[in-house]
Amino acid sequence: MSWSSGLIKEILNPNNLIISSELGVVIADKYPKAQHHYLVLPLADIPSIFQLNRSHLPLLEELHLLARNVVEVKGARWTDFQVGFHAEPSMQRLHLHVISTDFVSPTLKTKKHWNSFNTELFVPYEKLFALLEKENCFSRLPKSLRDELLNKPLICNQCEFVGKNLPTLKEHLLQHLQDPERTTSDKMEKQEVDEKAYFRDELKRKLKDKRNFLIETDRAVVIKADFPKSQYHFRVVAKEELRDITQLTEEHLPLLDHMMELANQIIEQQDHLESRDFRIGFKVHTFWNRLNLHVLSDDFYSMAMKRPRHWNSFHTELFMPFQMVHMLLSLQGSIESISEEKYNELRNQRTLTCNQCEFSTDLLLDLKAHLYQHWQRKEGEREQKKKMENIVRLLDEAKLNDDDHSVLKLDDAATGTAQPTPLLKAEPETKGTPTQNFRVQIQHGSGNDNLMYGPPVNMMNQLNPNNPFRNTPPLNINSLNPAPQHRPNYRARNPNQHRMPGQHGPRAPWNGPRFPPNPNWNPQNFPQQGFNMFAPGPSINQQGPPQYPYQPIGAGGYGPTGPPNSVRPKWVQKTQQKNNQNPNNVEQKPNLQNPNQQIPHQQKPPAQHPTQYARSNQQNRPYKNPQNRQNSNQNNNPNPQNPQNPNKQKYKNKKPANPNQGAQASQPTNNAVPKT
DNA sequence: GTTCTAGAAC
DNA sequence: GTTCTAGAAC
Repeated sequence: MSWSSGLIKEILNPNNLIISSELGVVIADKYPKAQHHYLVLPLADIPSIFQLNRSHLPLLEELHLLARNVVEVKGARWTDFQVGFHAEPSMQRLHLHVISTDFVSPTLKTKKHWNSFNTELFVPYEKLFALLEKENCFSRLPKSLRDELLNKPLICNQCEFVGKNLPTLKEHLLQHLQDPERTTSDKMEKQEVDEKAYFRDELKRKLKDKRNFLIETDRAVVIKADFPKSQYHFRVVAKEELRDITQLTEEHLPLLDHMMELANQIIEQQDHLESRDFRIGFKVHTFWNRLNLHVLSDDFYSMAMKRPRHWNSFHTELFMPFQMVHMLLSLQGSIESISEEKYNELRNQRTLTCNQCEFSTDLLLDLKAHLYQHWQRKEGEREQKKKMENIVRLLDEAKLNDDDHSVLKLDDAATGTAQPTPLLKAEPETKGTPTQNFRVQIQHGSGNDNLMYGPPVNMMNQLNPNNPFRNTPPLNINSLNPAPQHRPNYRARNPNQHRMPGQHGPRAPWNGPRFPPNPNWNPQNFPQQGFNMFAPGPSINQQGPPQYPYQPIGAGGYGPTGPPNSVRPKWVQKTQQKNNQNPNNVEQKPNLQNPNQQIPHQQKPPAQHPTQYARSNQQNRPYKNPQNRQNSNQNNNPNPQNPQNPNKQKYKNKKPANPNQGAQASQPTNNAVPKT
């Protein structure tokens, strides 16, 4: 039967190999049954699954590693794949299927195709591994069972749906692929709800840790917003058990007054912006289970502004200014909640209008670039103003004290080297505070200096997670900066890593293998080194898409120098800063308080060519001993000895020109395998 | 493994 | 009439 040796012919052609190692190769399935479908084959001549025994376990690990690598090379998510063998293979040469679970493909044509992947006719890798370990062989299924499995109804692999025939099932599978959110299984939805419920109480938890407090009184505290939507973004959080403004009554008016007082306090504690530059108000429909008053600067220039709904939550009726809340409570004694329908309409509103001019757009990224220009202009104006004030002050001093030194100081003022004003002024005691327990936490030398001199919310530091543009390099902005298809810094996501529901895309582990560069990748698609995000962009009213600000990482390490003489928050890096402020710590473990934060990539030399993957070196071989393998099965981490380094690979420098040589290289393993 | 096609199912 | 499946041929 010549057709059944088709795979052996396939792997003899080096052009067919996606990746290879000394022991195995990966090719694409010629008739893929899903969007991704690859076959991992040993170079050793093992006809099928029925010839395997315990001695093959290391080989199987190698094949599994290749499976992981090919998923990574293809830029897909490991969790979207099923990996295993057919219990009833029809092609010669053992082959491990690596197939994405969408099963959307024109070459999926028969019931047999479906059931051979979605019944016990499919033997997952782990199952076979355990079986071989226990029984030292894998036996052919009885014909009756085989026929029964082949004739099973067409049950969807993602929900309860049963197709009346294959075309019906295929149509259904396509819907899953096109609209994964709508068809998310109940289980996933439930999980998501549960996780949200936990985060809803985050503000309550914050109230238990005084280190979070910028200001504390007996009735409320001021904290920084975890996901600041502006350069400065604080929350005044009530200590009382109140969920939101709909629970307020007239009796709470004194509390509101008090919260407003704290809002003013925190605004006064910075002298970068005027108090008129701040917005103070409540979210009408808030996520958090605790009444909190937003105090935020009106630039809305922030990395955390990631979704249109973030914008809309501050720029529609969903945001109620403090005065309005106060007035409604005074007049009618309560505030009605907003209907779910209205809430969804407002939060998903697509037209985003700038809060500072007439500009409007459907695209949040355009708005962000636009806001950046407002911010840049205002920063310039503030700087000019400060400089002028400085000059006037020095002139006054010069009049009083007519000596040469004053002239020198004048020069300093003009070049911006004069002493910077501390950002947050210490206010040891606030005059006339109504509440007895009121105290201001931020004091010189109180151990909170990092809060005082550190920028309150955002800083223009590429390494800082709060930098508005730090994790929005132009990779996703096709219209402005076409991205290379394969991102050279990409690393496969560790399936065990914590991931928020609904968060898309892979989250790379720190030092796993990267996939090698795409030969078609053109480095010119990336912004040039030295691109200055502070260079003056086109004017706001100018036609055409705005230039997206971008600062390459590594140029100077601490971000842009800013417009000449700008007075923006200077960040004094402290070793004791919290994780979400310390770039050296964030990469060690995911920051649960800020799960969306991205972590800077570390550069590592990539492999040279997709086909040049090699098996991992012995030190880092997964499942090196049975104990490790057992642990690893529990947490699905192939390298339990080194959890930071789950998939470390040694890339081969050159691959055999002829795969047969590779087969010979693997001879020892081959010899170790008694053929049956 | 796929392709082809007769005949069942609709 | 068309669509779909299952078995034979490769």
